Amino acid sequence: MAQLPRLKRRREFLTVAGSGRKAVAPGLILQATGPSRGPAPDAAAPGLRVGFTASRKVGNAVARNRARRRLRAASETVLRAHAANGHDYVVIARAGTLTRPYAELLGDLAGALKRLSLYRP
RNA sequence: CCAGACGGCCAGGUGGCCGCUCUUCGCCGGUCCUCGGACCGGCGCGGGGAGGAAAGUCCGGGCUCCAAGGAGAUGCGGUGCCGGGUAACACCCGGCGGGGGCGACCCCAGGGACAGUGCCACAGAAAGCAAACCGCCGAGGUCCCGCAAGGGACCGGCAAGGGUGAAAGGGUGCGGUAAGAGCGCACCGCAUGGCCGGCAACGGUCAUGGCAAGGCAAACCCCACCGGGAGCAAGACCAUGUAGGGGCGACAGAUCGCAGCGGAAACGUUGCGGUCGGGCGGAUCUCCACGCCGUCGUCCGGGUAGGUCGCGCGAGGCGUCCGGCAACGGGCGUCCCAGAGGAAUGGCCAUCGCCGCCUUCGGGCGGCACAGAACCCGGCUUAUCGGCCGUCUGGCCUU
Repeated sequence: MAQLPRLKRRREFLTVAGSGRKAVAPGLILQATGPSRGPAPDAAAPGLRVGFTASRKVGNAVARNRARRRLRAASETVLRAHAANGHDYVVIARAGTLTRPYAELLGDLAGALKRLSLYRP
């Protein structure tokens, strides 16, 4: 099974951030596009897409890379299984992303989905 | 054994589950097709996949474009003991000189101050030409006192001692002197000349001089040598889109030939062609060579950042032999060893190792540096837990 499709353009990240749906957890921040966003831009592939952000607040380049990799690994398991289709997601790293135990990081992501009412059991 | 100096190396190990990226080969599907294949996508087996600094972007190159090549001058920037290494360097190696350490060793922006200009703050009497604040002297001259010995004042002599300073016109010692002074002498330093050693920087030695010549060139400067600019968002191709622009201003010369027209002719005018010019093009100028052509200046308008290549066989790694004190060079053998593009090189678990804390001595908890390739090499600089190996120095103990 191929990797989840990724957001790649700065414009796409800004669209997700501008839709205003956000959930904060100790290990991460989750943003998602709204449900009433009209028809999907690519109707042939209406699945979910995901992007990752690690700002300089997380640390130097090594720390940012490691945070992004942990979030990517967590998203592959949680979002693939439980995230609602037809939305774009952006996962933002925080200072706690590096020190949070991995099991709790998975829980943070699942809890954030539930709070945005995008959890798919 | 302790303390230390120098050089080299490693950068936590192993196993399991799940992934990413590039790729040899095989299979499947699609497109093109000169039916041999090429390209695209998917799957499978196998292989590769961050660093010693990948960092800072401080030097030196390769490569690419700028049409861009030569000579000279000017300007700007850089380098600066000598010899060697190298593609090259501001790097490296070996020397020299100076300084530090008992020593192994370490450090040094190390050309020129009689080519010129300039500066030397504060303090101090005086800062580059000599000068005399506190002082020292009373030999010489004049005067005074005294019978005399002698004493005193002034003219004056001195720069040893004190004091200021980063620096005060060699240092130490002896002689000398009224006190002093290279005034004389010895040693050291310095300068000049000769000889010897060395490729050289430089060193040694002898003679002479008798101290004059201060420092700053990371002040301008002088001398020698080196250097065109911009950078992989370089640049090339494909696709798509837009445009092969528009406005305003200035200038479009001279001469010759031919032809047409006007003219009696001189000549005027139009066209074509030639020559000389003109303008633009490197940091500037001159000359040569070359390219472009209505030129120059200014303002306005419009569009794009998708894909492929560049993009890794290289001043390459490892081993070995030879030359060299060494940096390094040469021969032979062997290996192919990251190539992303919101950006792969990982996520999680277990266990071992090391460190710290706690402990009921079973163990438990936490941590494991600095740090992430982006066109590629050679250096420099900076950051860095811990450990290993080798050579050497100074001590202590034992024999």
